[in-house]
Amino acid sequence: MSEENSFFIKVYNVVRQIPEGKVTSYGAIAKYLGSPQSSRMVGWAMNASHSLIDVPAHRVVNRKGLLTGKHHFGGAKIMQQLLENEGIIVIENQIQDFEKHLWDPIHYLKDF
DNA sequence: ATTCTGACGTGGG
DNA sequence: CCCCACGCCAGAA
Repeated sequence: MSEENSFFIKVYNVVRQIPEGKVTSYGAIAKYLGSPQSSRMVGWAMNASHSLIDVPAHRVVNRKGLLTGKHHFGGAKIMQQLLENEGIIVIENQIQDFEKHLWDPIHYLKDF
């Protein structure tokens, strides 16, 4: 299995499509990739995406809109700052109007 | 080889 | 709405 076809690479390619000011969830990505029960693997993939500067990992949160991965950004406030830079309001790790900012790949990337 | 641990999600109570 | 138990599966110890 080549690197290009690995699950991790597929995750990165989806994350790269998330527009500025939008967010999605680990589960939504897993479901879109055909493995609805592998949401934890999406989180694992993001953990390994640290060196990939073109993968906006801060736009991926859990299903409630909580910034569960903020501790992996070097600083506890980095993830929130990146999101607020894009116009997203975060209070106590919770994205406000989460559904309004939600970008579900299964809906926007049908042919991807 | 075996066990444990998650940047998760779902279902039941 | 909250809390808990379980399924998931790649890596690390």
